[in-house]
Amino acid sequence: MDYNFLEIEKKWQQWWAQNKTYRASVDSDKPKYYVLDMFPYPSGAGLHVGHPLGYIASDIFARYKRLKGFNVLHPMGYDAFGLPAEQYAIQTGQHPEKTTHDNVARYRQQLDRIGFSFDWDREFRTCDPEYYKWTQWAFLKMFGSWYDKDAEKARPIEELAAAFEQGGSAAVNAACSEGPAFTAGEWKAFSEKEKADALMRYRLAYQGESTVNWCPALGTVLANDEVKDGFSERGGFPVFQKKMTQWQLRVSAYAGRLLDGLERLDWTESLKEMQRNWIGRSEGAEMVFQVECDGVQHDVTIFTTRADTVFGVTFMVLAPESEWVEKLTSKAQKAEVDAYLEQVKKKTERERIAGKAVTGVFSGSYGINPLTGQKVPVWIAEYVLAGYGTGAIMAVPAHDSRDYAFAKKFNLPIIPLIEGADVSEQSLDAKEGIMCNSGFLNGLTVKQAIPAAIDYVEKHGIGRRKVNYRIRDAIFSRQRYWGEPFPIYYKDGIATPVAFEDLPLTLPEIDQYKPTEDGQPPLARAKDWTYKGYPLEKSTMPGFAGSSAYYLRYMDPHNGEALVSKEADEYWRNVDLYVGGTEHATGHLIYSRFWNKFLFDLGYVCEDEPFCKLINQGMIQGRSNFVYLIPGTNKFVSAGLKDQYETIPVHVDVNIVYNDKLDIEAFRAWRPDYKDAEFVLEDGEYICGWAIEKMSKSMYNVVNPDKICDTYGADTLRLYEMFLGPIEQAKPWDTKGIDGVNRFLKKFWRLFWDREKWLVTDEEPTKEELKALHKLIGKAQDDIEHFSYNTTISAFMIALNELGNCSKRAILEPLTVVLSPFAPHIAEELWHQLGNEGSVVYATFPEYKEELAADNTVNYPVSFNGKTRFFLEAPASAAPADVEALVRSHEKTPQYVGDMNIAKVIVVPGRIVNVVLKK
RNA sequence: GCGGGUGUGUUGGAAUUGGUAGACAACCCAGACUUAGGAUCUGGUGCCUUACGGCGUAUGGGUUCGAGUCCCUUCACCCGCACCA
Repeated sequence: MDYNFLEIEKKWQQWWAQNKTYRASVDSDKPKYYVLDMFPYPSGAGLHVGHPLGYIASDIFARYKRLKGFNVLHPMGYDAFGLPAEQYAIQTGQHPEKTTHDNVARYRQQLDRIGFSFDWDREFRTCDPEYYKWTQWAFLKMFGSWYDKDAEKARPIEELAAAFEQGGSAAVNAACSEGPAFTAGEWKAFSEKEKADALMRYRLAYQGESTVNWCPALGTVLANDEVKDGFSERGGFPVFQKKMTQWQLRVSAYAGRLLDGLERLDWTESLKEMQRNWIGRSEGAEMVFQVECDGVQHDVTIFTTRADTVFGVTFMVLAPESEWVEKLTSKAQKAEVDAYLEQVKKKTERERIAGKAVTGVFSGSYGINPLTGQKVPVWIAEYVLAGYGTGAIMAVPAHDSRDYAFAKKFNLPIIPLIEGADVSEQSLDAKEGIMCNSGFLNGLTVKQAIPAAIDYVEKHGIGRRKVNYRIRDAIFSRQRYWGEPFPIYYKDGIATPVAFEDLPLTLPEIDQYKPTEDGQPPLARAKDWTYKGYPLEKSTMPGFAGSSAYYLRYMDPHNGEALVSKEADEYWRNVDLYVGGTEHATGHLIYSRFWNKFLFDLGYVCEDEPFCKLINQGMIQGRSNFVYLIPGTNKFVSAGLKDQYETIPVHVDVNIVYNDKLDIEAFRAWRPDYKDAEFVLEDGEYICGWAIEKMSKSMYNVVNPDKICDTYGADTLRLYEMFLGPIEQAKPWDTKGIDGVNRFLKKFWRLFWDREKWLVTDEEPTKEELKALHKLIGKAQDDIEHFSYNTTISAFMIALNELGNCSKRAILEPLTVVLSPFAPHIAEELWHQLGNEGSVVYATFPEYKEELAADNTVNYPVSFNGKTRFFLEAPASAAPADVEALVRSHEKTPQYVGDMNIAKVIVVPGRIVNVVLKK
């Protein structure tokens, strides 16, 4: 019987499904291990070979952990709400649910062919009402909570209302939006609406006005991580800054904890660094500048990390979107300022970033430097951001390059504050040097001056120490149809939660999926989008809502009473190994951590961090092939000869190219206009050119895993994807080389079968055979723990070479078990052929015996002053002194060297001998 | 500009963490078996040299008995962030 992978793979996939081989249950006898993949968004294009890379890696680990005696949770599902299905729906009128359903079916079919050990009983989609009920529930919990900065945790909003009753807004130290302070008396006198408005500023899920990314082409707002270089990540449409009232999540309240939590996580340094940058902690000070505008005094607070440079302030700058702009624009300047604001408003985010042009306008008002009493002009300029700090800065052109550029452009004075600083050409931004022109700070180094200045400012009541974070609250509403509806209705204008018993609040049917003519979200088209007679919220939640707590739901996916039961949560706790791409570094991975920490604060989950270890699989790029067309003809030149002709490269489908050789017949059949193509061949063959590009349809370089499964089998695909190189590295897909791993499987098969004959014997293995086996077990165990699967596979090939055609059960049985995580189908077949009843999944990983793997002799390279002269065979057990004696007496140790000329002999046991000669 | 990373044969990549560089594969070459081969098996394959031998891990230097690995210089490429005050 030959290795018939098609038959074997089909057979065992069915068997696994029928027997529910991979079902996980709460089983407290065994230690748990939770392996999770970032679940896919099922796009219409289906899977290409790049997608399963991470799934294969995690599947190998899950299978390995099972063999090691762990109770493994390894689920899969779909992130099913999202823009592409909605865009498709707008174009075709097809319900996104239908598209999603079809795409999921296709994905499932493709995934099933690869032989993953997912527990499919736990599958769900984020668009299932039974699932999004818990997304809505979590939102309501956030709506009903505030963040206590003293206790550093979220608490129920009722406690806050009680505190206001007692002592007004001063009674708590809470994370909140800007707004007026109030006393207990004022609170009590508030109307219902005023109370609601006040509380809204404290809620963790709140409605508030802020500058948002508005994407007119998509008709929706976007979160910061959904905008790349001023364009929407999905679709690539321009994005504008706009002030709007939106639902938001107070992620910023958790900034400190999100940052500190990183220390305890086993993630790559680069990913942690990305999150650190995104959270963007900076220590500095807030300072109050008095500003006079048309005779009226205002206190304007600014944030700075360079309190030491306050003596060099020569002007102040407001962000165009800052609330101060209106109050600080003088009557005389109003026309000019308005013109400027209008001009800024028209620019896209992209233009603001790209256009490095220095722009600004004088507001007409003047501020007073609180330390020097000097009067400085207040400007408005787009280089200051409304969303960071206070939206107002003190400008120190001598020591900040942006302020410097601005001062140069508008002819503002520049005062150097550091001894010897030459600021005639550029500013000196570095935090080093000795202070001058700075009153009481003179003579201090910059590093001393910063705290000294802050101390001074605090003592004189001009300002205070302040830690600022760059991370903003997440904009949580989207003006779209295909997302979770907000369980919020408006009772007399007050946002009120839908009762828990009425969740899930399901999406209404509508006839068209685009926004209404007057710019309302699609849900405005629903016939009766009300609750208890009051209007419901019309926007829906963003994509990340559904993916923020899905890993918790897998622990207990069918629970109708809770997101996850206490029992399941306390058993599975959190994800031990999470595998996915880096593209989620500042999106999903931040939101999930935030969401989890929030649920942790409220006592719904027992771990404060969701993902212990995280591996980022590298992207698989495409390897495109080209043919070279002579323009104006139908003649193609082989790559080696193309320089002799005028040619243009044309992408050719990689599926009709083998090892860069074009299948000419297939090419002629590929497209009608190539039917009569002619070729200039080299050595009778047409050789294609190639390039590494993104894997995409338009480049004809998409390799479908189904095709690989058809021609080589799923086991070969799995093995090959892992053999390609380290998991975390980006690498091009190149089918060349897949024969190597395929040959390996065939060879492995032939150890058991010779055409019709079963070869396995019960003979005792020899020492050499045991050595080869145990070397492999040791190496495999080590490498798998470190996710170095490519070297594990190499070790397998070596073992096979060393074993020759050994067909002894005592060797083949453990070998099969070790292979099973990588190539589960062939392993399962052979495991049963060896006479085992249950699945190989329930086998135990063979015990590594070092003594069996060890060599009993060692071949020492002997070097003289670092140059290897000969090899010395010595017993492995020999002490360094014995080895040294052997070297000194060895016939190949040159006569002239002798004992007199040897300075010392260095013996590294089992490694090397170096004889150091006297100079 | 700031931060992180990488540089090894024709190619993908190994190297027990400072100890025989190029494992294991792909490609290519030769041979065997074959009607045939995108099947199987055997051998060869870093570079220079007929050989002896020499040279080789982006570059130049350093530490060491010994460096792909550690330190410094330069160069190249990749990724992330970027008016964050």
